Amino acid sequence: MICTTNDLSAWKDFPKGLKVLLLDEDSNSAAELKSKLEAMDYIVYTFCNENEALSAVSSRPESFHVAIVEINTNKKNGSFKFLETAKDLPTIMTSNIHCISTVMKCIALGAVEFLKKPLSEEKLRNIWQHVVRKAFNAVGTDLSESVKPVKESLVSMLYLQLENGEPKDKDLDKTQDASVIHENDPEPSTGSDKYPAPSTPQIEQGGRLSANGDCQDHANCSIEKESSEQDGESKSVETTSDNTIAEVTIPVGQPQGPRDTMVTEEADLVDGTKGKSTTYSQTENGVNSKNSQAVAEKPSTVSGIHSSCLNKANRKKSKVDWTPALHKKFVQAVDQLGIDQAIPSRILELMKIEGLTRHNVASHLQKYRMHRKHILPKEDDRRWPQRDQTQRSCYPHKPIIAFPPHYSNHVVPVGPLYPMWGAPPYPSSIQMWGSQGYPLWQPTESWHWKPYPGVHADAWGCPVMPPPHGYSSAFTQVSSYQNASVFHCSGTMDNRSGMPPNSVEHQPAEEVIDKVVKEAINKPWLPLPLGLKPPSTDTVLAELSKQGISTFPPHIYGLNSSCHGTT
DNA sequence: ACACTAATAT
DNA sequence: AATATTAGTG
Repeated sequence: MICTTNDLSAWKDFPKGLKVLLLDEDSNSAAELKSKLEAMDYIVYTFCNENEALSAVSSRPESFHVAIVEINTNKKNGSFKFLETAKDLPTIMTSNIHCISTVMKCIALGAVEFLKKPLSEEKLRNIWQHVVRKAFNAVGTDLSESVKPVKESLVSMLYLQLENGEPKDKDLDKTQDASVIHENDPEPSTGSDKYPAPSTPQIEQGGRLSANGDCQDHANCSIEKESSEQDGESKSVETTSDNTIAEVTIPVGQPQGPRDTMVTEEADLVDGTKGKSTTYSQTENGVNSKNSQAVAEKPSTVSGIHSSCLNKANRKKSKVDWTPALHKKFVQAVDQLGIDQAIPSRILELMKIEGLTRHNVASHLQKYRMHRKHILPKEDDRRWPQRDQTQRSCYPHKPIIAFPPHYSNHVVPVGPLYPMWGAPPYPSSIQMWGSQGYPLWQPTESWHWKPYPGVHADAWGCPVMPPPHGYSSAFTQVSSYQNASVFHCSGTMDNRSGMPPNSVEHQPAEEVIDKVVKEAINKPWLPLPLGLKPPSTDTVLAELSKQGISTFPPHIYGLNSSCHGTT
């Protein structure tokens, strides 16, 4: 039975009542399976040979939503026959045998999934998704536009009713739907029930994003390689921020993982207009990216459906989504290079994001600089010396106060910064600093670009002025230095900017700060320069940890009694 | 060829 | 609003 989205949206306790055709010639195994399925409130019709099953399907197709077919060495052909014949029915194969060629063949013949026995409840529980998928696919191809809202509402239902099916415009027409849905969908798609069976392994890969657990840190970003106007092939990549590249194509059937990927794509519509669809967005643990945040409180369970059902594949042009994680990478790259050397191409290299283009980076850099230029001087516009001329991009920025995106109270020593919070908003930043991830409490929408009201720092500028080697995160301590007479301490101070070396109340040149801070960080055993008070160890450790340094030389701990041993 | 900025387009 | 793109400049 071809389930339509209408059916689904009207389906009360979906997926309860899902009608499952079970074809298994081994009555024991069939019975066992049946009871498991029934435990989930599925309705099971058991058959022990394909002919019976097929005749049932043809005579009363409405009686089955999905089929589970056991395939074994003896009766492969029967199973294949079923597959070939019952193309309208999403069919899941299951078997003890697991040789790739058999799996392949099943998939090629239109099976929606191949599950290895034994079939756990977990494996069985979600078989309904194939029904849903099929319904969606059908929407794209052969249903009228009026279906759109239905689809929406269905989606919303699936999303844990978070989003109410406000009909999103009709301009997303079938063409788009269709194209969005197929492409590298491993499943046979196409509403009209013809399963264009994937015949090659390549085809089978790819639609699912996934992998999980591994990403302890950043989000990934799918990016498309820019290409000439409308056709150039584009490449979609998914990368982890740990400088590792994860392939986008992942074997079928894996569950979604806590990644964070987003791509915005545009699809050409029939009428020539363009429609935009935000592709997928997964969250990394707890860190919500826009979409997922909008989707549900429980992104972990829902986002998968969300993303994979709605839109995958079909890429054309895409925008880079500068997720916090990606941005962080960017910032770190800028850091590492030093502000002076931070030019698009180098940043690009450092970021190691496959598919990211220099243009992307340049664009982002432009924005980044603008941001700094505009935000920073605001609160502290004292004559910021144009730094040395070798570099034209000497945008005025306040080098020293660079806030990590967490607005840690540690970092903000100045003035009445939290008008709305009498006290620092967050108890201790250690925990979140400890993990590379972004804290849950972070207002994801805004952290990125906008500082909290009252906070005069630049959210953008996570670590901004890193020492060329060593860690980039001097900022934590720096802020406490900023009013101190730091500069004279650095023998190598850069005076080209015209900054009086001893000017106590003025900000030092960036290099100076760098040096001093680096010095302080790298040689904690040395006395701090005059006027410096030691940063709290907490801050230091937290920051180091944030930077991925989890082991510290013992002496660090001795530095400051306030160490809580957070590592 | 690249980087930068500003303006503009999507 | 965030990015991309483009144009002009160095």
